[in-house]
Amino acid sequence: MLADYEAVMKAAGDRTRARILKMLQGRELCVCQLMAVLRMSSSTVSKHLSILKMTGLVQDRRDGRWVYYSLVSQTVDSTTPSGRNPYVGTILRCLQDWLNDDPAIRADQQKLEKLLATPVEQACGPV
Amino acid sequence: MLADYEAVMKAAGDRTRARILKMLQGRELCVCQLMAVLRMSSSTVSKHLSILKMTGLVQDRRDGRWVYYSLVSQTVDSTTPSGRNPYVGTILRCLQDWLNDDPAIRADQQKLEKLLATPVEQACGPV
DNA sequence: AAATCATCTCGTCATATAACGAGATATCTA
DNA sequence: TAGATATCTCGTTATATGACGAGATGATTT
Repeated sequence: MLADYEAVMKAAGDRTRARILKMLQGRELCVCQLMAVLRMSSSTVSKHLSILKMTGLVQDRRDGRWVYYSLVSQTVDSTTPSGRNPYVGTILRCLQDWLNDDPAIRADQQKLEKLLATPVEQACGPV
Repeated sequence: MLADYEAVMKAAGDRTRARILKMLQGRELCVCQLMAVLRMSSSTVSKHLSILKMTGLVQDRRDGRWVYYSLVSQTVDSTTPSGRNPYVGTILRCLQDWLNDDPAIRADQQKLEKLLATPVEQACGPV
């Protein structure tokens, strides 16, 4: 449906959300970790994540006080939930290859690696 | 680059521009033909086309008083012009498969076929 | 050259979107 | 239970976007 298509393209087409999707490749992250790298307020990051979630690009899971976000699982047969957005899989697969040598994305990855060197309990305060 | 990515996703992610891109599959069309199917003003259609062109998704060619738009040629080696947007090809290829059974897109195709039955000289007035 | 036609550009308006802070909610810790 | 922490929701503000009409531009026809 056009509406599904539009939703995915707009959700993934925003600069900040693209950065989030790239950071989520291969790992799950909590909101505070994303905040630290993006240097944006919790409300802003939360809003972006809710858009990505509503579109079906990411999923979340609560662990104590943290909510972890991850890319939606890419099952080969698209028979996952009943009404999965049919464009999600393709776009996520594209993003795997895309933007890997973009300077901003690279910078995010670097910050992220540093951040991931320490456990969440400590990491979620300073950079 | 993130900017190129964003540009393509936003250009292709708009409902009206998606309709245009789907109509351009396999044929070139002039602005007035698109106007007739979309039922939108010339200024609106022209603006959408200029966005698609700037992004590199479509190209134009003037023939007399008509300007014909077509999807940018999908050369396999992406060595076409120097600075081609690297995301254009993939998205256009995706769109080939996507939206084919969307009701709005189908309706556009039907209107278009009727329109194409008559030459441009006549067709560009009524529906 | 004047009239006509197709398209583009510009300014305007209404709506959508992104960012934020303040406050609500949920969970853990003391 | 009280306090601290992480996240979410809501309202506000600034900017971006889509649609339009009016007028400019470029080409054809008379």
